Amino acid sequence: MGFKMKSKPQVDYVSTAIVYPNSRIHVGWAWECLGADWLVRGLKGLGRRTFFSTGTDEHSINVQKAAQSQGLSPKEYCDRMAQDIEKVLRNLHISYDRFARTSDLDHQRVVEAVVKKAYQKGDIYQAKYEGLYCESCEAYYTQKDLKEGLCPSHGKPPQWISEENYFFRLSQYQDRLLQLFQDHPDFLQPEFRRSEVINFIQSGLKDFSISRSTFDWGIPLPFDSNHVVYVWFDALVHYLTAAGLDLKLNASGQFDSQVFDERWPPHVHIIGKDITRFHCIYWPAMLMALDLPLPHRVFAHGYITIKGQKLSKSLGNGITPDEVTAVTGVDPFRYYLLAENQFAQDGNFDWEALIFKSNADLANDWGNLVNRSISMTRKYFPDQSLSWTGRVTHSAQIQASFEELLKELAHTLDQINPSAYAAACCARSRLLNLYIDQTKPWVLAKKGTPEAFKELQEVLYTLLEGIRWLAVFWRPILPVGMPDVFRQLGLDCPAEQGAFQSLKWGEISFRPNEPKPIYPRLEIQNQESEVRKD
RNA sequence: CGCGGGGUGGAGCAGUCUGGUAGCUCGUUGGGCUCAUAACCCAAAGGUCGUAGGUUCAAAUCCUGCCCCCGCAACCA
Repeated sequence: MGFKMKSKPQVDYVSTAIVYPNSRIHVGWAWECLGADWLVRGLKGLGRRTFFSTGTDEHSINVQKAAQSQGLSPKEYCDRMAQDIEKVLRNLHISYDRFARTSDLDHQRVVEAVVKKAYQKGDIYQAKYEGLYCESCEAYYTQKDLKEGLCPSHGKPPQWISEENYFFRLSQYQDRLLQLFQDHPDFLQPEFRRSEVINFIQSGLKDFSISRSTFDWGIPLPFDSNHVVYVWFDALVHYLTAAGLDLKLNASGQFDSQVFDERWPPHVHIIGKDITRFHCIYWPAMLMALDLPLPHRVFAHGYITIKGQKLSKSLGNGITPDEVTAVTGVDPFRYYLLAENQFAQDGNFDWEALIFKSNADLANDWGNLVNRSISMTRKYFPDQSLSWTGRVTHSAQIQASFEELLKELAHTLDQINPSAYAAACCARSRLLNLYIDQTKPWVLAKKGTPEAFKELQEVLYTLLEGIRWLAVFWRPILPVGMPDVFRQLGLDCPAEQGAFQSLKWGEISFRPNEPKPIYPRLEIQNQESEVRKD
């Protein structure tokens, strides 16, 4: 015994990390949210019920300071920031179900309950914490961290201070954590990060501090109101809140206590690689302490860099998603980040690459395919709707390729590999373009014989049916443009739930509407390549 | 000896775990087509897979040394 790994719950819970609301959100966090959004929409397509949470981590000293500097209370300040962040997410069509804020009331109740439980169990204890502290960094250093006795980032002498803190007995969980990684090798993905974490565990785990008494913007400890809960038992615990643990705790009959059980444990936590340690060591240990099942997976994605440099406030290259989508539109931005970059590794943001990629794959291959196919259908079949009439050409290969595509996509969703997903779809755009060239519908139309007419009908039907399937598959990445494709095809946009699996080749007739380019070609403008300075 | 990632035709990447003719997209050059968003299709040029050695019938792939770039180093995706 030691920890629980429950089998799949009924709902696939996917989370992003929650973000500090003390600055505008940048492309890197948008990437994480887009990855999660793609995954959730894809799982829905496969017929899975899903739950998707994101949110803000508000109880930080930096947030308190930022609020002060604007003459606002922390809560007021966070309300404003959270609103802005949600606006950005909505603009990107991130389909989250819960925007969890650590200042939410249900979260406060969950944190109190959880901390109390760990305390009663003896996993939380009080101790004096002493060490060399740099006030500028707000961080403790050990002797070997220091450069010639000075703080490595500020060059100031640190002070020896001691404070009373509450600690979580992480050290007690060392063996069980090692066991976890041994028994469940896919707990952490990508695989290459695993050894990093295992090494760290083996090097010896220290108990960590879970409270602060030096500031008061936070959730008070239920057994010592002089302290507020600090970072981990606040931020990480929000996953429990988002999943609905509060409803379960309040199981007075009025609440649906099933909600939490349906969602927990999570299908996957999607995080940035920098917080791998906390999600793979602290968090499982905390859940073990709370006797709760562990998440099935943690997926640590890479960083987005600009020209090879890390995004950061100090470098002033924290370009925001809104600045990009205002120029390119939402789908090209989503497509570029998800398709051009490897989610598991560091990625790049580059205006020119975005424009090239969007033009090549969305405007030329895919958008133009839709346009030319619909246009031909309207031209050659102006007065009747187009139905499936059987085979003359090699359309069976096309159909087979699309049926194969569904399997490929399911695999990429399982692997959390959005770029492979996009590549598989792209390959089918090209396949259909090639099919047009090989069958030459315009030649068939000129012949005017009954045989040619039948062949033409088959070719065009195959094209529109392929486009319909692709529009369904593209939607997790391109949620803005695909409903428009359905409109142009003369169809209602289907619900996302179960959409992949309910596709049947040849089941419908088409009467397409006037075609209009979905993704116009983007032009490069000089100023855009300049990175905006904050 | 802190930990990890990366180094593959002009650019961006896949392939490395499970050795066996070096692949994709973009770009370049030439050709084809006319339904289409000057879009689409075909062909060609272009790489001694960072480097030195080792294992093997055979190495981008396994082993060893070295060089270069980039992150992280216990609260900034």
